[in-house]
Amino acid sequence: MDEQYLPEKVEKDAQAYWDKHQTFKAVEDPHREKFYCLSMFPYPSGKLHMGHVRNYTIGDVLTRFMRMQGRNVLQPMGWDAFGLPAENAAIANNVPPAKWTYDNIGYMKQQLKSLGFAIDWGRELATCKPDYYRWNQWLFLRMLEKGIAYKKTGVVNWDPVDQTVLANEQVIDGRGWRTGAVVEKREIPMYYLAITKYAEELLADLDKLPEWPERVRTMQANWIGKSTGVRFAFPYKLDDRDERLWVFTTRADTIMGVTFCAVAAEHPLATHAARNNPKLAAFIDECKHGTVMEADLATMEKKGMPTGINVTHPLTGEPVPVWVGNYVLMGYGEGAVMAVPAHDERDFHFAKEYRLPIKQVIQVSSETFSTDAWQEWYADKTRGRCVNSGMYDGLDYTGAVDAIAADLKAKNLGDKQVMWRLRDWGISRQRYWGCPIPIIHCGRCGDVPVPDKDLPVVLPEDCVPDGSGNPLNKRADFVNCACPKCGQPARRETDTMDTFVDSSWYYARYCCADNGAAMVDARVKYWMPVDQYIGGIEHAILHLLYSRFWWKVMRDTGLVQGDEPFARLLTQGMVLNEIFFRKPASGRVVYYNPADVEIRIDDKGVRTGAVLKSDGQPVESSGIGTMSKSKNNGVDPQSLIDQYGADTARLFIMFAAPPEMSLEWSDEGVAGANRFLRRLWKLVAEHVSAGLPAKADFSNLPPALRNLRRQSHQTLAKVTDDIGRRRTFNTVVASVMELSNALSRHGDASEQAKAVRHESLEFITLALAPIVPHITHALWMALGHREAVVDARWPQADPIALKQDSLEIVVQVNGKLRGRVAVPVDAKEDKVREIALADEGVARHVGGKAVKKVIVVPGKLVNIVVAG
RNA sequence: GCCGAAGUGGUGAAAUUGGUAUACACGCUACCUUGAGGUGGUAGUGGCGAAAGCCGUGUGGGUUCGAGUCCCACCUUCGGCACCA
Repeated sequence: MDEQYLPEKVEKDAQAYWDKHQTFKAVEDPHREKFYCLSMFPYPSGKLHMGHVRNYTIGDVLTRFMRMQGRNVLQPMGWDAFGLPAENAAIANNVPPAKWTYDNIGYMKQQLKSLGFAIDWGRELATCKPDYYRWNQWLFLRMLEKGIAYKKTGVVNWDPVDQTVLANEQVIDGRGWRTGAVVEKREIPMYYLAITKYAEELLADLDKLPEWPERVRTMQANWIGKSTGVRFAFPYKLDDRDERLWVFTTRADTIMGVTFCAVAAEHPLATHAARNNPKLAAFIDECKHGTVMEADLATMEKKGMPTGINVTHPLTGEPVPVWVGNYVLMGYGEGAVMAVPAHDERDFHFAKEYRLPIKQVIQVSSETFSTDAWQEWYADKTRGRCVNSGMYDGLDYTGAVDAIAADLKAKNLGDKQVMWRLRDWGISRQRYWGCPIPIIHCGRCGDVPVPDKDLPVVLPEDCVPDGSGNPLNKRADFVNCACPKCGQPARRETDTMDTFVDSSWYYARYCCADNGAAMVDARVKYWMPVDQYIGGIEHAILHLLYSRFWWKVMRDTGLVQGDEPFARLLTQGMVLNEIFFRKPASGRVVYYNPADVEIRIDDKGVRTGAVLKSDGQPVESSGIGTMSKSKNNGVDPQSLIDQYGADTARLFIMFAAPPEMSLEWSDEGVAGANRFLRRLWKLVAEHVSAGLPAKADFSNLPPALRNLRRQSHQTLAKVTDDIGRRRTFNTVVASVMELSNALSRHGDASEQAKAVRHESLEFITLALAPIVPHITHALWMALGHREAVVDARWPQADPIALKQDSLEIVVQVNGKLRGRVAVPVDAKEDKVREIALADEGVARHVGGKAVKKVIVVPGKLVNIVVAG
């Protein structure tokens, strides 16, 4: 064994061993319990970032741990390879997205290998390859047959200068990122997937996911947003025709307080009213400015304009004016709302702004209503009763909703209805670098699905986008085709699919990535569901919801079994770093990488300032943020691996924070992690050089060695629980460090001590094996083993070693810590109380006062409550 | 705006079921060691106080023998909001 820890050599050796023995090749074996550990696959953006390293290290630790527990593990890897950044790179560098993507994959794959992840590379896939995305197309066609996929218009961001559709990300402060033109909303035809047909099941099945974080289930439930309300109509006449303005409300109890209605700018009623009203037409036009982003719509100034059209209140028969409101969404509900200013905060402010009447119809006793200012209770449906509502006066929320719904139903003007916040999934993208939608447009036959035998519709890989629309439109060889039905010349659809489609089923494809004849096969039944899925919290809603939906569609198509694809979910936190900048008197803010900044501290270690290393002048800090190019605060994992090795990188990331929390970067922390590995190496090297112990006999240990051995086994028990159940890897590292510190302090050179130390070092090596697999590979061999640590079994703590004779109990007086006493492990409550009260320090604090109560918590503490 | 989290020493954090607040690590201080280049080691390190002791987990209330943990209100920061992935 080398005296010094040489990470480069150690890591090369271990990786060569795994390669040679094909250690991570996963083979289906019905006789063994499987463990499918999946990390979210990376987008091949160029090089790995720290978030990737964190994600895949967490997955790797669990994979290796489960492997040592005897499970048949699968940890695959692939590439989420379609997407916008490839097109941006194409525009910037004039390279085809395909070449850029494949180059990045090559580089990042080599980086992943250098980190020593236990990946079965035989199952690698890339979503931009036809053998993958043909099955997107194939299942899309099945969805068309089932009526789950359908076509309708949708609203997109439109750049009027580039004449192109913009992603939300490409809109900056309401303007196109390249042209600076004010973005407009535009309606275009698109394909949708009817995820709302699965809304009920997607909501209910959250209960089948007890191993998902509570917050993710809550967010999904709120996103799906089931609400029961009343859908009803305001009748009106239009050119002597009888029409109805339909609305939906969850507050039908306030229907008698309706003083106006508001419709979206795109609503047919608005369009009709604008025909002879230039001012209204101009307003509707103005509403088209801006983006389709929900956050923008929710925070913008609420504006409106009357249409001049009145509708009739369905219960009172009174005329109700209709307004156009820029805050009403055409895509949600009916594109029209009833407005009750007295009991809806947004309506209240709108009515004040435009001097519309406010009519109170709910009263909470003991409160006073005033139109001067909004008060919380106006919208409180739990405490209010109806007033000024005729026959509904005195009813509470449910009573009023029931009565009003019944009356509307009797008039054939409405009824109760379940409403979802969830909207159908628009998958059409007017972009090149994605999976082609398999449709052919024929002048005679309309939209014709591409027959299965013609799949895949292959995307040409040599296009170079220039930012002005989809280059596929200019590719005659792609666009021009024959109609599959009538054989006449036709046009191929050039829209591609949302990349969320690609990532909605890749987990299933890993099970059978080599199958060229079918989307999935029997191997999926063995591996699925994923036992542990790991990825960023930012995917808590969209990706996970789409995947759950897609899986259910596959199930209903007879392709797979089971209701949910991911049994257990771990959402990792973000990786953060400090942000340094200078703001010159004129010009733009300049950001400096933390590696180029020196922190100044005083002699207590408290920070006094920061200067740039190159010029010694101060820089400002704007706190901590996620690592990003724009803030120039990224740390390149490669430099870390080059400097310290993969194990140090892995150890620091696992140690710095629990996986679900955000992780703050620290160069000193990395150095500390490396220091620990060097100390551990030295500890083992010294132990080994003294000669390995003979067969261990632990039956007659002196107390000091018994205590040390107990600590070893306690550590093992804790570490097993921390990885296996709690998934808190930071505390795993901490307790192993504690044990290693205890070993260093023990100078005993006896044969017995050697044996205890040997056992402890084996535990430490095994416990760390999932986290730092390379160094432990070397240490395990040095400790005298023939088999590799990766194939070793996870040990079990020995109950005899764990046994203790006495316990330390904390004694409190009035809740304050006043003493510690030792009690026998089997002492009864009375005995514990007696020992506690007899303690000298405790007696001093009781000070002869009357003892009112004594609380004994077995094995923990005694609290003596005294008077005064 | 809406939905979901987080906030504990100088710093990252620990405290698992309401029961010893600050484990482990970083930083800092002192001393020792080594011929300076990611040295190694020993001791100390929440605040105030001479001490006894008191105070202390974002802020303000509350429940409890006992609250970092539970309840109410608020502040700040972060994630998501349907075309970034």
